[in-house]
Amino acid sequence: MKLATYNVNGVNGRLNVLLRWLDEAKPDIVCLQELKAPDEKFPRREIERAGYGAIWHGQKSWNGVAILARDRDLRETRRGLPGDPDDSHSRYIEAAIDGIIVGCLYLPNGNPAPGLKFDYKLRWFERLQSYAAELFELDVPVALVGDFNVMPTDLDVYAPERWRDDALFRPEVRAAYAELVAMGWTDAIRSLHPDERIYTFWKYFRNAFARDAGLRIDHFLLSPSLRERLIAAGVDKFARAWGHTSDHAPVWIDLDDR
DNA sequence: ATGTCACTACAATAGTGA
Repeated sequence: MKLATYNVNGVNGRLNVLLRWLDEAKPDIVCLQELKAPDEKFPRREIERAGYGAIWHGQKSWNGVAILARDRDLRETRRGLPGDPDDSHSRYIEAAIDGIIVGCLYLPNGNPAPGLKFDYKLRWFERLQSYAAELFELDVPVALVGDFNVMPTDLDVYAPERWRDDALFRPEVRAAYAELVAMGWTDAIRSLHPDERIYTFWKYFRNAFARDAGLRIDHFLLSPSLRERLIAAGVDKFARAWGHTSDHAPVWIDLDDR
């Protein structure tokens, strides 16, 4: 079973890119981030025509997350991360699919740092840690998937020194990610490719993709029982090379069918 | 500091978030 994540950077503006990638990559489950569309403008018909059922949590202009599934029941188990009833951003949606809990998340960017946005990012990360601990206790297969907006280590940044003060790489944020992983989660991509430079995002600026000046910020965290089923992982860089494409590439893992 | 996108609105350019 192929589980993928894709920050589409506008689900309507990039609809052709998304549909082309679905057709070529044929993932079974997809977590989408940055829909940048309210619920009523989610392109449900086009996605259904491509063979996918979907749940989504949209918002005007910014954020927005969705989960797609092909030939599988998709039962929504949560929308919105617990811990702050005043949080109005659409950044978390979760479903039970094929006996797996899939949590699709879009962690705040947090720039500029320091500042209110960075504080919000750290608070959001704390809430994610608390909720992830709850999920972990359930002892069921769980995948926390999406755009975490954090590069875990120097190996995940083309030029670490230039990113030290950025909200995606500051020590507090890397520490929060490390604490989360240390609860017992497995960073799927890194576990299969411990020494490889793997990027999932390249800025639009300065020809970053052609120079491979990238960042690894889209991640899969697997609970212990899912980790055992992990077969392969990769980045669909070919989709980042297309015209009018997202600044992220789709990322995927292959899980043994049970 | 720069660069490039998408989306939005007291809309045909300027803001904003990334």
